[in-house]
Amino acid sequence: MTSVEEPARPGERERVRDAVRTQAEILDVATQEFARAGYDGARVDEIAARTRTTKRMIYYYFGGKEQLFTAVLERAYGVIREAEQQLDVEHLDPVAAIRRLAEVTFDHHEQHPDFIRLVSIENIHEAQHIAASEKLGRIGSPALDVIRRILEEGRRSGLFTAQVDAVDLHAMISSFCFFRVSNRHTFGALFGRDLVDPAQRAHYRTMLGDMVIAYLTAERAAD
Amino acid sequence: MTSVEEPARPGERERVRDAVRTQAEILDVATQEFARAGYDGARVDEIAARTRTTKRMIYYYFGGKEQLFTAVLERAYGVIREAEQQLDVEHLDPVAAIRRLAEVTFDHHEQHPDFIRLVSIENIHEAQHIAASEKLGRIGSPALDVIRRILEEGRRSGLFTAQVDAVDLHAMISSFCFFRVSNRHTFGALFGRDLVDPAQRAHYRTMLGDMVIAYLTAERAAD
DNA sequence: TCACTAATGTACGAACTAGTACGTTAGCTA
DNA sequence: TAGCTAACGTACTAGTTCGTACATTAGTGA
Repeated sequence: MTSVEEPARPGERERVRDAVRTQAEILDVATQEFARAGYDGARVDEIAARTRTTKRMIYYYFGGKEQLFTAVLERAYGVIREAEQQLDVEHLDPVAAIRRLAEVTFDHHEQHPDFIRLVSIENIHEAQHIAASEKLGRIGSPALDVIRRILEEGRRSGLFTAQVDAVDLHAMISSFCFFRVSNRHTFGALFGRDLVDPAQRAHYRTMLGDMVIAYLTAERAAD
Repeated sequence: MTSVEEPARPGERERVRDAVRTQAEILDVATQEFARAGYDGARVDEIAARTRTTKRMIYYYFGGKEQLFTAVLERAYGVIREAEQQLDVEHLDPVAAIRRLAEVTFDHHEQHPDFIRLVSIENIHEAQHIAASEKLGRIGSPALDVIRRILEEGRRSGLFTAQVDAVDLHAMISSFCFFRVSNRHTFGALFGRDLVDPAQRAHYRTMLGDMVIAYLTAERAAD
């Protein structure tokens, strides 16, 4: 997550009052605290205490706990969007492109466990904050357009047999990546296997790619 | 979830004091309340109010909010275990057996959204209640043994090419089933597609089966 | 039927928690 | 440099929430 450390914006000398920096600092700490404890478990006082400013400022800039959480989600999804816009796989052949896309998705989930937790938390609250956000409604995903084009190309060249839709394929890839991180604690406790064990990382990454490619290229019975 | 209605245990006339019934009623309501609001969002007073008994009894029988949540998880996992023990797929050929197992898993997730929510919530708390439970540590899953035997048979008969482990295959199947339910709200809000739309149920159920079978039967490059 | 205890209800308290009223000041601009 | 306002801090409150002290009774076994 983009964090605001001491030398906020180089060139400008550190001012005592800096609206942009204060807001960013609040968002940083709030992201951690909400991800750690959930919406109801998070404490506004605790967020304020871990900031260089006070609780007063949270209400001044964000209005309240609910809106703060919404702002946290907006920024978190913004980071994902940016990463997905860097996606550069369309110079590859369809099979390699999809595998690469799956791997990038896999890596991204692994690198952002806080984001995964925020999304889990938001689902417990039935996405009410996303619904309340102007920025996030039907935001979609840049990755989706990429998938759409690769699927198109793969079907035209006869490599892909499956009649999948881009959104469904995205769901399939995401579900594995997301579950591996989001459910690692219960899964580990019940089955004694750590899905995020670094030693198993390559194994699961390959497994995901194999699964998706096998699905897309399998000869299917007439349906 | 097993709910305790008026004619608790037939044959016995309804007593005013009934320890078994009171505890079961508390667990029923607590399951709903924790699943609805999360651990920190749930209110002990609210649980008590929706019961025929009082808050005093929750502390009398369970000790506290934490232990109540643990008891809720224990019972919820118990229900899953029972269902999995009914699993009867080993008379089928390996391909049909795995597909059937995937379908049963799919159906079970769909039918128990509260359980999915409880598991999501427990993951936010890093499975600390499962860790604290004597009943739940390394409980495993009856389905796992079934998967193990089917995989064995499938490999021996040459139908399955993939070198998967039963636990990993279980993770693969669960991830799709779980994500579809757990993340339906954010996914729906962002992509405008309801993963739990009844009209799409058969579609996703087939998709899961196709995916798993394609993975298990794909001709793999030497690895 | 009597006494004993598991089961239960009432009322309360201490600590917490989101949110705010009120006052102050840094830094920019005219 | 004077004045204005966005940015900020302190101290407080009203309402909530987990947990418990204390009193009571239904049902059971001797």
